[in-house]
Amino acid sequence: MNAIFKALNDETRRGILEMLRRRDMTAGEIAEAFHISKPSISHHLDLLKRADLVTSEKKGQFILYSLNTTIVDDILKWIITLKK
Amino acid sequence: MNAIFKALNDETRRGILEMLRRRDMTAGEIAEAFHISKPSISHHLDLLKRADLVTSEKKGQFILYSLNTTIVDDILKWIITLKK
DNA sequence: ATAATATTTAGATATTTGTCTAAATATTTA
DNA sequence: TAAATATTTAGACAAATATCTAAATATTAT
Repeated sequence: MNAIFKALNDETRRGILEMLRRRDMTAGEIAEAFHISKPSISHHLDLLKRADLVTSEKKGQFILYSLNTTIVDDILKWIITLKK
Repeated sequence: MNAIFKALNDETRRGILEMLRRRDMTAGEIAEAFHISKPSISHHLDLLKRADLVTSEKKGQFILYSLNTTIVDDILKWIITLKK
């Protein structure tokens, strides 16, 4: 849970998740959407991956990132416990 | 949304929310549950309050803290958009 | 009024974090 | 094989954060 909330505690990373919700994207495509250097985006993607919020798959010279909805369910579960 | 995820990005603060889910508690009672100084707990409570995740009410010389479930709903909504 | 209790505010410090540039790695194309 | 493209790794640095102790504020009890 720690890695998940750490990953969510950043506007850029939440933006990345919202984009990946629509379609899988390469690291480069994601970087273009933000006014931040590619190494910084790479770092954000690394944090999201460590939290298991995204997965990555090598496609030739590109790396395709996807949202991992399984983990999203785990967050939902935790939040819902607060309501019970 | 920023203040909310910032507030949730800490084990101690999440623990506080889980306790307040069961019953309202004074700052002192909350502090006793953690091996952290009272000023530190006070700081955590302040962050939770800024995120509107808890409310506080003065009861004599005590301050009673409560969970604000309205905001919990807002988090839920954001998480759920990731699944759509 | 004074002392005791509950909590916060102030100020300091070590750690974590987000960002950058430069360099390294991996893949594709000419 | 050499050049171009995509991405990450490494190293540096400023800003944010969690924690502490000491002091301040507010309330209750003697």
